[in-house]
Amino acid sequence: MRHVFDVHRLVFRIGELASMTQVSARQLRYWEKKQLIKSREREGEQARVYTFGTFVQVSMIKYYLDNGYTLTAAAAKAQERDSRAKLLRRFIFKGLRGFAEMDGQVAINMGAFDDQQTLMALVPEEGTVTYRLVPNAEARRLTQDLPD
DNA sequence: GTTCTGACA
DNA sequence: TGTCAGGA
Repeated sequence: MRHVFDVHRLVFRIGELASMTQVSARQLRYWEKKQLIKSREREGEQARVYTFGTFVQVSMIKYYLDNGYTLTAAAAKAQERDSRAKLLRRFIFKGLRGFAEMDGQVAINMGAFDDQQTLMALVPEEGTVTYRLVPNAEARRLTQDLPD
């Protein structure tokens, strides 16, 4: 059933994307010419192919457009939001992968604090979460990656 | 049937 | 941005 959740398999043609997002095919082509979005060409085809990521991007631009932003501003807003989402995703991903045990408690490796130290979050079964800075080498030693 | 580029009564 | 032409 994993294949059902593989977003890489979710690709669309311009007509599909247009009806999904309420953005006209004319607009999609125009936005692409203005470098606001991208489409990848299908081998041997001349028809555009859009990824799921582009669907999300177009949806965000459409949203800001409907809320009064100009096309350029809407695209900038969407890009900004996408950047923050990627940061958050990276943070969560690293957090989920970096479990460790410290003082008998579960700790989450929250990534490098600076050049030498790593921020660890100690999460007790109950009560307040506390934080501790440990040398990078120790953090690496304590942290065990979870299987994919 | 769908998509593509270019053009504008 | 819509829409139509003329091809693919």
